[in-house]
Amino acid sequence: MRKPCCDKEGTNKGAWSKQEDQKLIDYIRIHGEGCWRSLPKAAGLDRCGKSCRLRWINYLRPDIKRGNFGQDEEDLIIKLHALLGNRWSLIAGRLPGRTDNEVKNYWNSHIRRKLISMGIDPNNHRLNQIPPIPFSQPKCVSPAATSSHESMNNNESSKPLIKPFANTTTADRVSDTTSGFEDEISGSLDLNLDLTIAVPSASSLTLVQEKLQINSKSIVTKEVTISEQAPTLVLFR
DNA sequence: AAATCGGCCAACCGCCACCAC
DNA sequence: AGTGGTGGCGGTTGGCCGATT
Repeated sequence: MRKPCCDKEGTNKGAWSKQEDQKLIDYIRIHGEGCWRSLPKAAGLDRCGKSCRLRWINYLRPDIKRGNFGQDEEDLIIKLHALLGNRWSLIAGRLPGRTDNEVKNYWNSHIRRKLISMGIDPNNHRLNQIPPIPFSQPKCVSPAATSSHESMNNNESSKPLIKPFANTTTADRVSDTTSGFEDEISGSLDLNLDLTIAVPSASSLTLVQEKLQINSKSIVTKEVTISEQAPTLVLFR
């Protein structure tokens, strides 16, 4: 049987009080982010270490940028999600001052719905094939159908525009079928992503080219070729 | 004015990777 | 090589609040 991450007996749960916040801030200000497990006791908090870490990272850290996401941030999230899937921490890492939790929430509450209303399956960033409901979204050349987000299962012929890592279960989180490519992403500290999608020309092929500059050293180029009459989608500038 | 609904978001839960021993 | 502890991550939940009926 799995041991709980910490002794939950006698620890507070739920919303943090101002006093608790202040204790955590004061402690980290003095001692820095050390061992989360021992931090609560040392800081005089009746909280699980994980809870402290989460509170600090998602809310109390001084460099957190709060408030609405800008259009550029939204665009970037969409780009990165197409490339990385639900790797919220990686995506958040490219958005200064944003946390993975914030990005995840924003995706689920805003972007996801927006893409769906544009007829784009948020799981694989493909257009659905039902006629569009007009939506004023300048990033999309050809707005398309509205369909439920379950559409990821509804069309076998619909190959992903970009092989996403989204829609993965916890179990296959580690075993995505994208060779070592993804590992290079995760392992990189200074990852410079430059994603371009070439709009199909006369041919019915869509070329997706991803360039990854890792630590300013190696460049990995990955090309994905998608065929057939997949509707043209330009999500990215 | 009250009840209901739906969206947002902070926080929790469980799993996994990594590291030290 | 195996094991246990810890941190980190993504999915999910639940409470709050504004909008709608």
